[in-house]
Amino acid sequence: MVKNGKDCSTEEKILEAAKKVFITKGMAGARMQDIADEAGINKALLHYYFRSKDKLFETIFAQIAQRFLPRINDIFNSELSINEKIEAFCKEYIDNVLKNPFIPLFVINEMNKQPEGFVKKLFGNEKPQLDKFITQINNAVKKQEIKQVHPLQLIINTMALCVFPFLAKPIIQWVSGMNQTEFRAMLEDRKKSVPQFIIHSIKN
Amino acid sequence: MVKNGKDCSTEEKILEAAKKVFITKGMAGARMQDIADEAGINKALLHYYFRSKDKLFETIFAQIAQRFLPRINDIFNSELSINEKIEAFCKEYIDNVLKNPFIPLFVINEMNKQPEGFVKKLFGNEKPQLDKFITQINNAVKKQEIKQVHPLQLIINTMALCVFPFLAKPIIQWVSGMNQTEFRAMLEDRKKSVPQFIIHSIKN
DNA sequence: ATAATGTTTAACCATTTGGTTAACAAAATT
DNA sequence: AATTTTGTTAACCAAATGGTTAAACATTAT
Repeated sequence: MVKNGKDCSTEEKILEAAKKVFITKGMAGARMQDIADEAGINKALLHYYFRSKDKLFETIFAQIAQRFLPRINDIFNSELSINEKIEAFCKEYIDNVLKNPFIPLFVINEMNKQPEGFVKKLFGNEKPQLDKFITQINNAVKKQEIKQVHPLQLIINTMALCVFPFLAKPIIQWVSGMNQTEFRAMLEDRKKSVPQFIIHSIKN
Repeated sequence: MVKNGKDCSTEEKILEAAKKVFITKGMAGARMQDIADEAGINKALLHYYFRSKDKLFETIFAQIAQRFLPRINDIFNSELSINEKIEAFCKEYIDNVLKNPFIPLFVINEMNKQPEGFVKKLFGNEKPQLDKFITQINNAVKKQEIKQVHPLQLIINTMALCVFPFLAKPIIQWVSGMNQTEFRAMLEDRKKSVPQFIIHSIKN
């Protein structure tokens, strides 16, 4: 069968549709029929390409995990300075999530529903390598280059500041009255303002 | 009927059970049977006390909203200084959520599923009153008491730092290897460390 | 005692939902 | 051109699920 150019293969259409529906309604709330409709195909085709709802879900999830995590790991393992790492992380993270804004909610959700299974699936049984970054921070603290700060707390804070706007988008938009474009602009801005915020708070 | 002391009325048992199940499985994933089992009663009793799944959900949600929001509003409308407000907010917020750790996920979730309806239900059609706090910040910026900072961004950052650990608990625990007690201690600590973090980052 | 009211249960029902089947269409292979 | 393989669909099925009903049980009022 000749693939029709761009949004070609049924498989891709399904994956795109499934992503959309899964994030909108959650894994449990998503209906195979919804996904089929969204993809503009018959429901049985879903089962032809991906045997079950769970398989479909897993496929999408695997894609996400493999796309996101290595680049983050690379940054923390690089030879950059603390400040540079924070800047690189925020840029990389926000950039990536801007392309797939549904991921944070998706991950947080499944994470909380299947704590053991999902976390292991996400990280493939080996934890993210933060050792280098952690010792880097501890050293900087000793040398009094930065304030006394627990490395893990710094990492949590950095993550928090990057992810939260994506999770809380509806509230933020409603409270602030931002439209889509303005909201996106704000996120763009945060690629720079968040690292600044963090760096200010730890610098001596 | 004489209520049997503490975990008495069936109604309360249902509400407790429903909270637990709703947060664990999400609104869509929660099964009435699960809730009934968790409460140790018959499924039909759920419908006797709360007519439908939606009603039950709404009841729980209303409880939460009414308990949380006013106190936050009070803080931002008070005569405290910026730093004091940030400190008060973080303490109040983390304290409250420590009592009901499931709320953030719950809110974020429903928020994203029913953007219009839920946000309005949560805030009862009137946005939180941030005006006073915002002008307070703008004034401080003018007087160069604090760094140039967009008030909304500051609020978002504060929220982010308070909520995120609750949302990401499973990952954090897994990555850091903290047990329940240690995790709770960390949250206790953040009641003080988060305000410090924020205040450091904005002070001139 | 008994009626009336409130609480709880088992059995049941209609609908929804993930998944299957068999038939049909379109490519690819021979 | 014939046939095998791949892609697609409509109709169907069994299980799960939210919700109902009628009857049993308990509690209080008469």
